[in-house]
Amino acid sequence: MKKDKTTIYSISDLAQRFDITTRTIRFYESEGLLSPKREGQKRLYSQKDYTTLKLILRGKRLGWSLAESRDLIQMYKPEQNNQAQYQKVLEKVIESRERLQQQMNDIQVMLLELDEHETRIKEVLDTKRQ
Amino acid sequence: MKKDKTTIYSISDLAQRFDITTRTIRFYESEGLLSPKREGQKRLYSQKDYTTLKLILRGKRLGWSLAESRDLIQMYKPEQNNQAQYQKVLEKVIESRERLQQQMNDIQVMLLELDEHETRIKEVLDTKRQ
DNA sequence: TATTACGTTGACGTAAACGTCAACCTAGTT
DNA sequence: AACTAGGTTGACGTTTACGTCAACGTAATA
Repeated sequence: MKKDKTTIYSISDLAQRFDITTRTIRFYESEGLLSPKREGQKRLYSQKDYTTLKLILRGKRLGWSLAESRDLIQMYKPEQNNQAQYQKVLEKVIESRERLQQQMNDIQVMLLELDEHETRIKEVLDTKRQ
Repeated sequence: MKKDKTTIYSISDLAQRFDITTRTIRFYESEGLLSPKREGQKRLYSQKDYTTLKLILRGKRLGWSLAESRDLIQMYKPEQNNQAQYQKVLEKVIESRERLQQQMNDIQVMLLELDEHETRIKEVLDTKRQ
C-alpha cells in the first residue's frame, strides 16, 4: 500500500507511523496545525494531513515551535489569491530560508568542533598506547 | 579589546553581548552549564565561560535542550582521565554528529520545499501579469 | 551620608507542549 | 446481551526555560 492520493489514515495509524501519541495529534489539531475530515466522530486523515504531520515533526527536530510550523503550513496553503498575499508569502519564504541558513551555519560550527575534539582525544589515546 | 585569555566579563556584560538577561545566565549556572569564578558575591566570567555560553546559544538555535548542551559541555571538559571515559566521549561525539546530520538533512528538505513553493508562486504572478 | 549602579538569593508565576486520567460513544465480535 | 477495540471530549498535571518581583548587599559617587 503506497501513498496514492486516496489513502486514508486513522489517528492511531498516524501515531504508529510517526511514533507519537494520539494525544499529540489531537493537540496539533487543537492548535490549528491539522484539520482532518470526520466520519461521525472519528477523524480521518488524508495524504495531505500525513505530509503536514511530517512537516511538523521535521520542524520539531529543528527546534521550531508549533506556531512557526503552523505559519509554514499556512504559507503552503493555496488560499492566497491576491498579489499582496503572494508578496507576504514570498517574504515569509525568505525569512524561513534565513533561519534555516543560520541553523546550517550553527551545525557546521558544531561539526567542526566535534571533529577537532575527536582528533584531540585520539591523539591522547595514541600517545598513551606507546 | 579582543579576546585574549585574560579578559573577564561581568554578568551584565555577557547579557548585553548575547542579548539575553542576567536571569537567564544565572539559570544556566543553576542548571550546571556554567560555573564562573567569584569575587566576593559577584560572578566573574572568563573567556572559557564566554565560549560555553556561545555553545549553549548555538544549541538553542538548533532546538537542543539545556540538558543536551550540558552534556556537550561536559564532553569538552578535560576531566576524563582513563580509557573508558575517553571511549564514552567518543561515543557521544558520534551521537552528536548523527543528530546534527539528521538536522542538516531536515534543513535541506525544507530548503528544497521552500524553493519549489517560491517557484510556483512566481509562476502564478508571471502568468497573471500578462 | 544619601543616592545610584550593579549585583545577590529566594520564591512564585508563566507559556509551550504535551501526558494522564475519567467518562463516554460506537461498531463489531463472542 | 456482554465484551472488546478503537475512538471521543474535557480537565487537570508536568516539565522546560525562563520572567518577575521582593528584599537585601556593596562599592562608588554626589
